[in-house]
Amino acid sequence: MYVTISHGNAQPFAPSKLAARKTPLKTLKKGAYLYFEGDDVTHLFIIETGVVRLTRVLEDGRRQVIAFGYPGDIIGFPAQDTHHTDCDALCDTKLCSIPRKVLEDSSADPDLHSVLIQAALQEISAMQDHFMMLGRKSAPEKVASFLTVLLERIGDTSVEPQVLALPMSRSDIADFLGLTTETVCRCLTALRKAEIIRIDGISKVAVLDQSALAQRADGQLN
Amino acid sequence: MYVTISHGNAQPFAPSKLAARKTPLKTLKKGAYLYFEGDDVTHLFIIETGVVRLTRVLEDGRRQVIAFGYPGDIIGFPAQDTHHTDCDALCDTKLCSIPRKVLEDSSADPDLHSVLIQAALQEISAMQDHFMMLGRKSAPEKVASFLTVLLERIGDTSVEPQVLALPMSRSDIADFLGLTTETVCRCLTALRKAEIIRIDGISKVAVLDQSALAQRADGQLN
DNA sequence: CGCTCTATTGAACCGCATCAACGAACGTGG
DNA sequence: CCACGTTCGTTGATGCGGTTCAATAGAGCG
Repeated sequence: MYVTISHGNAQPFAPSKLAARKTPLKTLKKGAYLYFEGDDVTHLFIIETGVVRLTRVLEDGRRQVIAFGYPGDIIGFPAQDTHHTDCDALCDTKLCSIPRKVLEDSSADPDLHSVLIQAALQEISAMQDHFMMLGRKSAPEKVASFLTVLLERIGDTSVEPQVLALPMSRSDIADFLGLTTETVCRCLTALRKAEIIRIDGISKVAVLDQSALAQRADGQLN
Repeated sequence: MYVTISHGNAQPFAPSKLAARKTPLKTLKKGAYLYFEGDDVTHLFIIETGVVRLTRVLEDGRRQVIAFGYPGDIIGFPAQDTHHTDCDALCDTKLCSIPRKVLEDSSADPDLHSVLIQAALQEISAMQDHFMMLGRKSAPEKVASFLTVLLERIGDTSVEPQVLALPMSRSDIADFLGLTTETVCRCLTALRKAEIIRIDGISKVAVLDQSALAQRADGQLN
């Protein structure tokens, strides 16, 4: 599942199930591209480790980050045979590649086919949540939502306070939320000053008060 | 395909193919609901005639129109067994219902199964386009984009100028684009004053200059 | 015909973008 | 290893686009 403002009861797809099939494992260095907008879709990919970024740009340079892909996420669903986003790695990343025909021809590998369909449906649902965030939430709500979703998705519940790694830059977050880097910074600073988060260097955030964060994500205060 | 800012080479799915199967035809009066958020998903639906509206609301009443469904569109894709939007009819509407299991069990009806998967993939692609619009376009660009997409989707190319029916209210358009009704009005008025459109009553717009409209949709001039 | 709801237009405000300056982190070459 | 340059992050000041509030006009319906 992609990083969006979903309500959390989704599970990543067991990598083991795929590892057992010995699907080819692909490695992507930080900054390397997996595909570009317009490329033919030959494979789908399941992320094993690392984080990727899916982006789309307008001619005038405006950019939208469509999604961040985390381990367990399936990326590269085709429409009309070509990729409609660019995809690159935010850190070193390993992926399993799955021939596209598995998605479209259920007889090739019925179990995997069914997993892919479930992933696509999850994706639609998650994107619907993201619409609400992009269209109807304020900047502070967006940033709080982003951290909340990330926490649900990759938070480590065994430690307190929970620490989030942010492999993406501030401008990636901004382009994901429809904001500017300055606004993202200011919203993070506000959360820090309210002692809801602690900022441990550029790419690490500790969540000190998860329920306060969740409240701000839904606009229940400020 | 849903009404989003896609780049137009998608085709609706031939209703004939389904009519031939004599799938049950359901009728929905204007204003009637097809399902609510939280309902169990038992069927998917293909729209034969009419227009439906998919919406989601926050507790505080903020609303996002996720999509408008036009003839040929397939709606009701499940994630985790329940609907995540409300769906109601903007005018009298007829739909074919398809048992959900056709989507998930390819053996029941392989051809239809494959049609549904293609529809879901289209949907993902169209939603990605919509992200760019919600996150990165100005109000005038959003309104121009909306009209442009509607024109590609349902425009009647046999008449000149092309006339668009708008069965949805201004606030539906606003909630689809992440704006207010006032802003939608002002943007429409601006297009009218620029003689790009003509407003023929509340629910009809004639597009006088399609290329000027397309340019504004991409921000190439005011 | 009158009531209600939606659309339109105007005026004022505000949230976020923009512009600008500074600081921190990082990589490179000496 | 340090000096330097470059990129990224943070903070402040200002402006503007779109919201909010308010009033009027128009459409739909009993």
